[in-house]
Amino acid sequence: MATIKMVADHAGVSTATVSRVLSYPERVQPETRRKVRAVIDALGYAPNFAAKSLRTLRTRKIVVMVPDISNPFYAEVLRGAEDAAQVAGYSLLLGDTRDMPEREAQYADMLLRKEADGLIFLGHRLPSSLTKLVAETGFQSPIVNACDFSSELGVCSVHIDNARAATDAVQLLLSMGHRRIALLAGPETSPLTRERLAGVRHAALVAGVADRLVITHGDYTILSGMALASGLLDAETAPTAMFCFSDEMAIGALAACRERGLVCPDDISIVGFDDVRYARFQNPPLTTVRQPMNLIGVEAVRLLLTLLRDGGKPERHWLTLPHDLIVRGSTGPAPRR
Amino acid sequence: MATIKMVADHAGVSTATVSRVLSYPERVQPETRRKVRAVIDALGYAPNFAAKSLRTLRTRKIVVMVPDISNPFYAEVLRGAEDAAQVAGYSLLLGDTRDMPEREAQYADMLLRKEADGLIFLGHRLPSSLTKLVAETGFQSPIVNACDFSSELGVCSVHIDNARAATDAVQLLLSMGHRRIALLAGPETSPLTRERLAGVRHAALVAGVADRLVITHGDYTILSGMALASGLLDAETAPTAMFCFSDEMAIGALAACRERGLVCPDDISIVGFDDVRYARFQNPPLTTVRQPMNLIGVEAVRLLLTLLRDGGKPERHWLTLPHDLIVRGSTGPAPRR
DNA sequence: GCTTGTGATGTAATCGATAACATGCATGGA
DNA sequence: TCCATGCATGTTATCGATTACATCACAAGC
Repeated sequence: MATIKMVADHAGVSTATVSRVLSYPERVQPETRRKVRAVIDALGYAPNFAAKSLRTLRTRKIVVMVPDISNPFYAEVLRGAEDAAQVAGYSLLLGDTRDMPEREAQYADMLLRKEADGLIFLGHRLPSSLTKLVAETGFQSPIVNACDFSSELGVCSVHIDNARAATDAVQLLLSMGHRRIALLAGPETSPLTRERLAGVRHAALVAGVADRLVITHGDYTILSGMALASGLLDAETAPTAMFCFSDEMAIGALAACRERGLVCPDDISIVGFDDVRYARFQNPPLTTVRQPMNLIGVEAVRLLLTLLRDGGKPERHWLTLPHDLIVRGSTGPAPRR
Repeated sequence: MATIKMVADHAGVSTATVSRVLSYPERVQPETRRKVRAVIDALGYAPNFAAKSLRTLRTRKIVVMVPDISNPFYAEVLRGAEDAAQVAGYSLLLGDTRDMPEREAQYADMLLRKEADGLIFLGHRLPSSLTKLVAETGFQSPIVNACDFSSELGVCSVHIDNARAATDAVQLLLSMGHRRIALLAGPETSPLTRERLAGVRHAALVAGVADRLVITHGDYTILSGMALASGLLDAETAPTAMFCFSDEMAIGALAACRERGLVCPDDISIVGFDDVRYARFQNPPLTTVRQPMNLIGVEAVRLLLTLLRDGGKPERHWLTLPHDLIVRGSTGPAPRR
């Protein structure tokens, strides 16, 4: 494989000149430039990344930690992030953590090894190996949380107003006459879940039905949605509406209803969360709270890049993006009993 | 940030000893080892990746190029790849190409810059910057194709028997009495599409209905499935069955049918391809050809790792994995006309 | 007592680029 | 004519690890 020295020798110049041709072409005589370029092409030379990175102390890489890349919500966020990174000359290191702390730690270490310049994480756990770094540099740390934010983390973050979004969804159900509403929420430990539950309770309190809420916790997957919905439907007093904290869980809930011969939305209304692209292709099409998934990824990268531009202090430590309640066919008036 | 020199100084040893403590602990006196480890912990030292990589000429990174990460088929393959890579101590660089040649070229260049040790690509174009490399090293090149294989590429590959899989699907439809079968195929230029079409034609020829096949080409997305299906359904003689080359297109086709008040499978049968996790949660559940998505990713990484172990010649240049026809509710007997 | 072998550790070259600083040459103004 | 200036290019230290080789101490064998 060609090195800068080989190029320099063949072109009869010094390595510095070759380096300049690539980084600051205007500082090199056109004649020399042409000659060097010709050699570069002939040898198929490409600057060694490790050497460059060692010298400049920058990698132009970003680790993105997601709990599960096969979940289209995360995949969409990732896609937005990839777009924004690509434009800025950065590339992404994929960290599919499967929600396992040891994997999270492993990917977080890439920051310490200077294997990447920054880290974006979707999820609520900040690996402990980074707490030292965060303690020292605070909001200046090259770390951005997306979606599942809690102020205790002490890092920048990009998310929607989860409380408000949940309130919106519950208000829709209330306006349709539903009083017995079940929640298929996320993991109890997640700040995001807590935020949404607060929003739900707020709406329910105002309507005076807070004591009739039934709260269950799942892990956002289709299967957990099916299981939770099955439990709820088989209980003595089944809910007339289910608000699921992910579209995947809503898809599982729909399946559970179908299994029992229940017709959605006549017998039961279902609301999802995220608006992944399969939501509107469910039968009936799923009512859901849309999150701007691509934008979340794009803005997370933008925020991180601001932090990376040395001394770059962002205007704000967090960014709240707009959500949108999309009403489709899976919600309807509460059935009379 | 701590360097190996700082650790060495604090521990009162040489840098070589520190390096040995990390790489070959058994070659260091237990006493010294303990002392060095203590300093490492105290300083939070982690070996600089660029320096290590420059010295060893290995990065333990693999670029994975996919046309669209938000497509769950690719996401699942990626997940399998991530798993296998992680176990072997490798990490993945995400290359979402959006099917754009210039992006493919950009990610392929990472190989030349030694930014990654190997490349896995899903798609059928091998970027031209790599043709030189492939010409020189042939099947030894650290490059593996997944899914969309053509022998002209001259690189290793992992895929299912696409011709056979397509034959299986068409035979199912034929056995149910369908004679007017439409195809929602992939891009014409893709070898994978050609393979599957060959399989389709084979089955149709045997049954004597080859001349009644209607072939359309899409890009695997839901929207293109909808558009193609709409065109077919609005034609004078609509098909009684549609075989889609991706589940996404099948989901779009289902939506197009619903729009027109057609009941699947009574009025029309639909077969997908891939068996992404949304397939069985369609209404009706989708009959489809299952590809072992995770396994494809796992085996692609395994094959690549074999190539990377220097001089490692794999037993075979390609690996054919099993597919499976999953019959669900979206297929039924052909309607009498 | 001397040689040889072995194990623990140190010294220093090396990987391949970048960039600060040095050099040398041409130009222009006094 | 001389010197200051600026431009093109070269020289070399540096980034932070790994590792071949050198060194040293000590034990075993003759």
